[in-house]
Amino acid sequence: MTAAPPPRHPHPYNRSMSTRPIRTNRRTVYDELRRRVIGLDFGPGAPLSENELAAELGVSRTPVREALIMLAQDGLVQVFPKVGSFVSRVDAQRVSDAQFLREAVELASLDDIPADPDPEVVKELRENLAQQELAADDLDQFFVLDEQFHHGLLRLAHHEGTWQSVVAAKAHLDRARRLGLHDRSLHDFIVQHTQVLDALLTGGAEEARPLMRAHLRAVFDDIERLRARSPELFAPSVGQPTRRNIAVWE
Amino acid sequence: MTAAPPPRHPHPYNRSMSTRPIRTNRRTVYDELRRRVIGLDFGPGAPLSENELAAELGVSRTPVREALIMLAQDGLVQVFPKVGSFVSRVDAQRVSDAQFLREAVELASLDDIPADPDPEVVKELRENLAQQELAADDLDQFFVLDEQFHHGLLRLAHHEGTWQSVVAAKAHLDRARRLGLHDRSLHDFIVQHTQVLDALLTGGAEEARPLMRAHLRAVFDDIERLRARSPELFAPSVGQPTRRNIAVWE
DNA sequence: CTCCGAGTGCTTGTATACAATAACTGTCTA
DNA sequence: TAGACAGTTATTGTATACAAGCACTCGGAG
Repeated sequence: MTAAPPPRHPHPYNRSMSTRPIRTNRRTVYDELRRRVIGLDFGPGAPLSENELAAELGVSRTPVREALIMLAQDGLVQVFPKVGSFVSRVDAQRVSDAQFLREAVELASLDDIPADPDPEVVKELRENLAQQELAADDLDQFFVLDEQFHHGLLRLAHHEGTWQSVVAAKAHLDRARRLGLHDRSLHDFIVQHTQVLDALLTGGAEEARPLMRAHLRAVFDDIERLRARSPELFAPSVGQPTRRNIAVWE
Repeated sequence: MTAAPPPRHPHPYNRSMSTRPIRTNRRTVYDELRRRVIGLDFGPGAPLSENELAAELGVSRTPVREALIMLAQDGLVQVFPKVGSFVSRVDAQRVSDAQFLREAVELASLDDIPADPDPEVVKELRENLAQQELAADDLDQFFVLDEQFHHGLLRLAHHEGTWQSVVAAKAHLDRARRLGLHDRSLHDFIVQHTQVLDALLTGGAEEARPLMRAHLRAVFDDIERLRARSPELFAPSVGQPTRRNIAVWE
């Protein structure tokens, strides 16, 4: 085996307490593209040209390219070398796996929520639910509040670090949901959220777990129903890509 | 709300069945750097210079830089704009979260393993365990086999898609383990692996779950014991970085 | 009509030049 | 001595030029 030397480096992190949340163009482009992919502004399978995006966003290829690499790691974009980049298909297996991971993590986290949860976070969750009622017609805003709600539950369990994985999985679920959620009422989901929180605060994890499971399953069932109705939206992402047609108009 | 148009793109993916697993320099550099970070060739907090790495690996800054961006998304590297890139600290909270996610996913997956599991995968798992016995002294090889083993269990549950998240979490756990595993015997872990598989095949998920939980907890306990003994290795990654010293010799 | 092959224009991959900035070093000033 | 301040240098961020490769187009051979 390699010696695996235990190196020690003096002080890579230390003084200068000021937080500097520098916003690079790469980050801005990443956030924007991610929003468009999840919001279906860029549909599954849509071709993404680094040059076009760079021109549209007013930057060079470099930050666009780097943002695409990050999105590819999220599984939201597929890059085919020397061929092209495409928005990932909504793959049924991937959606199923995302659901599985989310369910496993969120249900397990309920067990780690202390009996005396952080009142500050609880207050935020209550306010969040109130806002959900007000935003029951706005799909975009609902998804924002939905993320904050589930994120808050993980914070209660002191497992905020897993949120990154959960939100990555949730991205695939949300994209699938949007494919068929145009006219559906969000009221049921909001009621489920309220039930979960109430059960958690009064009866603890034991009471909340079945309700949370039912809620997550309801989301998944929605997707499964859509898949049964419109299977073409869930085309498997097996095949190889082809370049987009070169032919121009004139 | 935005119209959220459901765009349809003709055929971004279709013909040409030949699989082309093109290996780019970016991918090669990513794999190599990831190996070095997890293998502690690059210790926690070590500075990573894009120029130095490019020179050493014989490529330009571009693939190195893109590989660092990918590693940053994995949480193994932290990039401070205009300051420098550093190997992430082994943060106790992050290790704990990784353990939590891994445990939640792997335990939940046991429930989804069919009573009649894929004999091909089972055969691979058996052979894997035999190899583990032979490699009980080679830490590097053990980690490879360990990954294959846990990956195989997820494949049995038909949740291979979650492996990416699990292996990302496992990376942080393994890095912490290596900090204090130099002389420890791996035999216990191999025995636990065998017990889990045997229990799964004879008694199903019910029998396997407590053994799997005990195994994962044993890994985590190892890390916690190390943290109690050498807390300086787990310095929190709060603070800001400083540039590495410019001073040259002459 | 069919097939084949060169040409062409797009794509991403890589290399490189330059810009912006952070932090250290030394000097100057009080 | 202490502190301010400008200079220096290394760092990453960004832009751009070029390389490599794929897929379509189109013309010609049979």
